[in-house]
Amino acid sequence: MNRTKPKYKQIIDAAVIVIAENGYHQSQVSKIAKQAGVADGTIYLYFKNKEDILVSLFQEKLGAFIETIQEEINGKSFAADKLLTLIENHFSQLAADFHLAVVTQLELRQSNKELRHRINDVLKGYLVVVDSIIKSGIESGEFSEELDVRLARQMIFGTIDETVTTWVMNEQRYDLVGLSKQVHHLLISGCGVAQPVK
Amino acid sequence: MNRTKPKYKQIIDAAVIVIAENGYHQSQVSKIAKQAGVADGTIYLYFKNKEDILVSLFQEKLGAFIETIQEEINGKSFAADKLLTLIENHFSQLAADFHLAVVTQLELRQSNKELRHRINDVLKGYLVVVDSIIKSGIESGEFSEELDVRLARQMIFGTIDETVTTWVMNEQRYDLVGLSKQVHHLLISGCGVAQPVK
Amino acid sequence: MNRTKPKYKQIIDAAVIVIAENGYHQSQVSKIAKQAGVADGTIYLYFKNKEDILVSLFQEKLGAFIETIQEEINGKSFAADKLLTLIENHFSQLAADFHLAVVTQLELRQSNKELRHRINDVLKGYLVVVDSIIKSGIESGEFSEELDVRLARQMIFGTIDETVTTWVMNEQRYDLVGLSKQVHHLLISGCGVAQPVK
Amino acid sequence: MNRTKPKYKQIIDAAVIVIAENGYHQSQVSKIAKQAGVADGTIYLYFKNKEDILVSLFQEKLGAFIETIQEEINGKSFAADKLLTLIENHFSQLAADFHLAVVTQLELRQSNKELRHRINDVLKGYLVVVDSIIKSGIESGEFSEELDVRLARQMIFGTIDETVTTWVMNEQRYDLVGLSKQVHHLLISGCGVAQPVK
DNA sequence: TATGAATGAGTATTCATTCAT
DNA sequence: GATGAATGAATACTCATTCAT
Repeated sequence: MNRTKPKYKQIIDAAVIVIAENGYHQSQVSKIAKQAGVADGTIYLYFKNKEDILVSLFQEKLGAFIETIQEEINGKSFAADKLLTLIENHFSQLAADFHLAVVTQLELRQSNKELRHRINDVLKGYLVVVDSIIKSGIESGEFSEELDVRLARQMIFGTIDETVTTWVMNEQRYDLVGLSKQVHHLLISGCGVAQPVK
Repeated sequence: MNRTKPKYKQIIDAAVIVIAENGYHQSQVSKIAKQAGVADGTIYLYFKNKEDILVSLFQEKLGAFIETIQEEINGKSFAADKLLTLIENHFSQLAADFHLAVVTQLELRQSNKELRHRINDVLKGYLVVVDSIIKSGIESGEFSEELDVRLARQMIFGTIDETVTTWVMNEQRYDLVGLSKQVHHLLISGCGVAQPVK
Repeated sequence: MNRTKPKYKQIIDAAVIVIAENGYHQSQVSKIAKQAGVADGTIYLYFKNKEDILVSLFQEKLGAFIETIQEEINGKSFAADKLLTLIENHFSQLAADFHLAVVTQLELRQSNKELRHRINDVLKGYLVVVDSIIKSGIESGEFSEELDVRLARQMIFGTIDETVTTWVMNEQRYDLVGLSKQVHHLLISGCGVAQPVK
Repeated sequence: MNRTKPKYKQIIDAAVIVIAENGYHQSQVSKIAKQAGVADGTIYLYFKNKEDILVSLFQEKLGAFIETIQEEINGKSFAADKLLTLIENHFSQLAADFHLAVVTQLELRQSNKELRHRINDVLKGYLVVVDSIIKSGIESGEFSEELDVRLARQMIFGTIDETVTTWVMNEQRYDLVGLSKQVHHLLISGCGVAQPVK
């Protein structure tokens, strides 16, 4: 299958670099091909069209991303620990590959509605992990039993995503991973001062 | 000044409709001009270029948006009330103008990096309001004194924004405004079960 | 309407020259635009696409072609005279515009099936004229009353067309118009030696 | 020599099918190779390039075509009989292989000027047969001694060719072979009513 | 002010052909 | 001989912007 051949990954990695450095709209197929060290036409032996490079890129990268997170999470018993692991991993993986961070936080969102929906489908794999953490927290009694899973997921993902995007737009002028514990505490306890259990 | 003339607003309103209905990439200047009932060239008497329409659109709409919110907030004493007011207003204003919601949550984000930075600058006006709520909460003792304002702002904005985007992508199949209280509670108390004050 | 504007004819005339000199497949839109003295984009203000240039070209030219022939024919009483007039006019009009002859006999036929059908529809206007001559000949008793109109039309058009094509492929090395009388005689009397009426 | 090896004919037959079914411009080398059951590169062991497939195809098919006709003609004494034999054979051979008819009447003509000249050279073998019939008719006194051989040939070939093309474009909705006698009569006697020999 | 005809830069994709195996 | 992965040249069309009226 094409997806296992070396040139497939070679082109995807080239795309990440080219898009991060030039922006989505200035990333011509010929530029990606040149960076990958292949001919323009070769791209089309591995991808249906230019859009397909983007969706595949996101699939590949997010797949590895989720796998790494899932493995780490599996070792944790408490939902709170799982959440911290998720945040730390999310932050550290993107901090370790700034090109990828730029692509996922800024460039990939410039796609049209149809492509956006395809990307959203891929993203669902990540949201499933978030949901499973929330549910395990509710079951174990760590999280409020009145929690709406969808809303909680939106808070967790929205907060993490916004934090990374701000960091990227500020050109990584501060330590992202170092924010993990604080973000984790915010998500668990919110802004308010803790109230006594009635 | 141009910004007060009727055609200025006429073109901006036309742009909102055209972009919401056709998507960002299918919203040619000529289409916006037609919708506004002016000639293509007339656009350029009021806007420097196409990008300028978008930034101006966001400025105009967000300006009114913030103004409305600010007025409501001024009547509240508690930070928690202010935050609930912010959320309710944010949700209700976008729920009342779905065209605008589509444009701000989906279409405007398809812009390139440079335009994104200009739009972010405009957005700062909104974030200032969020910051002031957080600070007032910390001062009044309602919010934790250890709160990092930037992170708290990212959680609040990230959560609200993600909630609206999800609602838009689900084609408004549920009541957005009705989620306000739950979202508010999440932001104040987080996912965790409240702990007794030591 | 666009078809009456000067640039419409200007582009069509440019297309005839460019296609005759470079061949259909080497006649890029940019080349036609340059020859017409307009920008590439201007072409698309007058024609839907490249194919549309060809069909319009054929329509315009054949329209004038038929009109000229029809006028001359109207002055003739005998079908035989009408047929001679048709042949002479057909030959002389193409002999007078070799570029057009090359385009109609060679280049226009390189089109795909769909375009070919559109061109054939235009050609029907010419075949109607041929048919009317045949029918008037049958009515007047000049032509055999057993004549199958469709077959006779195919002989007349096939012979004229083949004669012109051969002349074009031989690069006009002989006088085409001078062949009119002989071709006319062939079409009227065939190859055979005239037989006495029984 | 390559031309006698089985794959040579195999590729040509594949080309006829592919071109008839997909049209000239949609008949990629890879498609022909697939139909022939060989690899793309194998095509180039038997043909210089894509054009060469077409010219060879026409040579092979026309060669057999002419041979069949010539054999039948040899048995006839009168030129008129020879002509009828030619027409009947021409029609029946193409009616028996509609794929081939589509290719020769429509698809092969979409070629560029240079290829057209090469195809015309091949066609000369057929025109030689027509010429020989005409000349024998003149010699035997069956045909007018004033006949211009080239013009007569153009009428005969033009009429036959136009008749077949019309039949193909009408998707063989009527019996082509059944037209032979009428076409033959037209070519011998023309449209006019026969005149008494003076 | 307002118009809208004209401009022309910019790019994804196909497919005949090659050549290392 | 046979393969098929890789090549890379080549081109129609769109649309933001201008400027003569």
